[in-house]
Amino acid sequence: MESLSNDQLLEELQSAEDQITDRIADNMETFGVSSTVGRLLGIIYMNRESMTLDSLAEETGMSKTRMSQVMRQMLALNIAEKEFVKGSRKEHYNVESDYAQTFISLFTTNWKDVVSRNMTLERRLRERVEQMNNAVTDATPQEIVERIETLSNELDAWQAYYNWIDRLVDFFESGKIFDHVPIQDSHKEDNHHEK
Amino acid sequence: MESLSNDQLLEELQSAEDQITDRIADNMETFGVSSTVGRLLGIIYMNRESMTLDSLAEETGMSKTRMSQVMRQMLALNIAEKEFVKGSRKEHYNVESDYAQTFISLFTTNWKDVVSRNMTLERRLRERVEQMNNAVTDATPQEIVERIETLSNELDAWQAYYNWIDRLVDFFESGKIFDHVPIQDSHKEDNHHEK
DNA sequence: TAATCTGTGCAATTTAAACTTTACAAACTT
DNA sequence: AAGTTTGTAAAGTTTAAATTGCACAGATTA
Repeated sequence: MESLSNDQLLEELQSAEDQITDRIADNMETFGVSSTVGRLLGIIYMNRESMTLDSLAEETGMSKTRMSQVMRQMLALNIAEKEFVKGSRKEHYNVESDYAQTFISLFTTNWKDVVSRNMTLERRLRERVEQMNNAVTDATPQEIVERIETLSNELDAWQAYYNWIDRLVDFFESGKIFDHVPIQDSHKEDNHHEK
Repeated sequence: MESLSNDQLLEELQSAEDQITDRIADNMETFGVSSTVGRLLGIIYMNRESMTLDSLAEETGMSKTRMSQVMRQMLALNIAEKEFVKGSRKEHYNVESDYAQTFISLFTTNWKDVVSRNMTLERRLRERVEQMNNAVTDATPQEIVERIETLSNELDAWQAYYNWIDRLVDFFESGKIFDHVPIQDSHKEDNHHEK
C-alpha cells in the first residue's frame, strides 16, 4: 500500500537525515563541547564530501565567522581536517567518517590535556610539600605534621589516578580497546522483531 | 634551612589543598558538567567527612539553594550519596573517595543516557525507512532509491556504534577495564629526580 | 498550636557562552 | 596597482546557563 509520492519521499529522507544530524549534535555535548561542534560534524558527515565555511554557513544559517571559530575548535579536537581541493581557493574541511574513531579522538584529546595540566600541578605541589617537610622541627605541632603527611598521601593517590588516565588514553589511542570491546558488524542476521 | 613558621605552614597547607580542589573542579568540566559540581566534589572529598548544604554554602560562599541543586545533580550522576547522621536533622552528603571510581560513574552515567536516547531514535527511523521502501515502485527515480539505501546503511553504522558504546560502558562498569589498564600503586620506588 | 528548621520550587538576576557585525590583513586575480 | 576573495581578530549583542532571593511545605520541637 504505497502511499507516498516522490516529493513526500524526498521530504521524508531529508527529515530523517536531519534527525540524525540533530542527534549527533546532541550527543556531542556529552564530550563537553558546544552543540554547534556536533552540528557541523553531523552536517559534514552526512554530506559525505568536504565542505567550505561558506557552505556550512549556508547550511546552518549561521555566520561565517562562527563557522571559522567552530572549525578551528574541531581541528584542535582532532575531529576534522583541512583538505586541499585543486582549483578552489577556499579551505575545505572534512571529518572522520568512523564514529568510534571520532569518539576516540575526542576522548583522548580531552583527557591528554587534563593529564598534562595535572602532572604539572602535581610536580609543583610535591616541591612545596618537600619544603614544608624541611620546615618541620621537633617543636612543630603534631596536627601540622599529620596534615602534611595527609597531603603527601593525597598526591600519591592523585598521581596514581592521572597515571591511570594516561594509560587509559593510550589504551584507546592504540586501538587496544577494540581487542576487548570489538565493534560488531551490525549485519545482524535478521532477527526481525515483527510479530 | 627551615624558614617557615607554623602559621606559614598552615597557610601553605591550605593553599595547596585549595589548589587541589580547584583542579578537581576544573577537570570535571571534561565530563561536561558545571565546574561547581567539581568544586563541591573536591570540597567534600578534601573534607574527608560528609557535609551539609549549609557547610557547603559556607565553604563556597554560594547560596544554599544552589548547593541543593548541585547535590541533586551529583546524586543523579552517581558521584555523591546521602549519609544518615544520627542526631542531625540536616542531610549529609558524601562522595566517592576513589578517583577512578568517580571517573567510571560519570562516564557510565553519561553514556548510558546517550545510548538509550539513540536506541529509541534508531528504532523509529528504521520504521520510517521501511515505510519508504514500501513506497518505492518501478517508477521511483533511481536517485531516491539510492538515498534510501544509503540512509539504511547509515542506520546500520549508527547501531553498531551505539552498541559498541553500550558494551564499552559495561566494560568500565563491570571493572573489566582494570584487568587491562590496572591502577598502579604509586609507591614508586623513589626514583627521585633530584640531580 | 505555635515556633523553628531544612530543603527546594519558582521567578528574577547575574554571569558566561554562543553568536554576529564590522573591519581588516593576507593571498590571489586581473 | 587596484580590485576580489577568504579567513579571522576584536568588540558588541544575544541567548542560555548559573546563581540568588524569596517563599513556602513538610518535618521537628516545644
